[in-house]
Amino acid sequence: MDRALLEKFKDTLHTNGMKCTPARLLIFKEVYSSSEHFDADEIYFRMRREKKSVSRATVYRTLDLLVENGFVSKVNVGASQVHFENTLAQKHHEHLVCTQCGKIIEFSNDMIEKQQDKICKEFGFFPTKHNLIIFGLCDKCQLLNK
Amino acid sequence: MDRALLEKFKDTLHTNGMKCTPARLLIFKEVYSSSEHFDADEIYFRMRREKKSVSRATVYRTLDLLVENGFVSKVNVGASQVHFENTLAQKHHEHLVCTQCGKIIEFSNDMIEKQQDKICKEFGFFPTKHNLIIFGLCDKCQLLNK
DNA sequence: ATCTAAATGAGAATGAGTTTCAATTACAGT
DNA sequence: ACTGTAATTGAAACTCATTCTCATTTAGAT
Repeated sequence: MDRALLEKFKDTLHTNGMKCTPARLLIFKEVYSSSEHFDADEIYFRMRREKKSVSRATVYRTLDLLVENGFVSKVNVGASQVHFENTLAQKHHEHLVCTQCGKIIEFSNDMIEKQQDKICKEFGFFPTKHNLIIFGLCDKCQLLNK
Repeated sequence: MDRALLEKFKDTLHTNGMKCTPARLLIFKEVYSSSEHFDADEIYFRMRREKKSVSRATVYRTLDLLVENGFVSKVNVGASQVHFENTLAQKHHEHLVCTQCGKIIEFSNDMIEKQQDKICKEFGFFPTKHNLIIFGLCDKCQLLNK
């Protein structure tokens, strides 16, 4: 976890008149402690386990704050909870989701991106973000089903 | 609303040992009364208004039944509720969702479909369904924002 | 050190959807 | 047509993820 990044977060808090609280710093560090997807409760319970408890409400509130300021993005993987991932050096990507074992594979494809731009132009639509999920069975689960 | 389709629904009920009840027929007709997207509660309230009340539970249960049997499909448009659309003569399509006014535009694109197949092959992934949403501003909302 | 607006935690509230269960009903077999 | 019974229904309780409320605490400007 990068020192410069933490400073950038502190800056963001400061320039937006928000307080630099222990809870926020702890959540920020937790979020950047791995590059996996996570949901709010995962962060909440991980922090409890590590004796860095903050309330659920604060986890939710801070995640919103991180999303608004571009440190974290929401990822739709078809789950009932909202999933997140930190934006550290991540280039934009889409997901393959195995409906059997839950495995998530990331991919990206320029051709698809270009086609999307083309479509938006056709409809005079100004795109801000997009989301492509392909559901199915990963290699392992296909074998298991035979 | 097509007579043959209703018969097909009745057949499906029959061959699956399910009963052909008034509630199910009313919901089926309601679902096929327009080709718009809808969510469970919309159906529930529309039916109340039309004095064809069925309980919320039955609406949810019947929509599940319709999805399982291919009469209706779930559409993800980034809303907190599950959205549906009937499958009447609809070819597969994706959605542009205006985050300002909620307008939904449907599109389809073969190139994108082909690239997806290619990607799945690369990962040895067997796709069963996919979902592409592009969020942004529709033509009208872009003008309003100026 | 003081003041105050922002942030926090605990728990209540919400919204979408699901489950439970007693009462009703479709329909197969007579 | 009549019966028996398993499927279905409605009402209300419940779940789960998330948001809100509000009294208390605290960061950080002065």
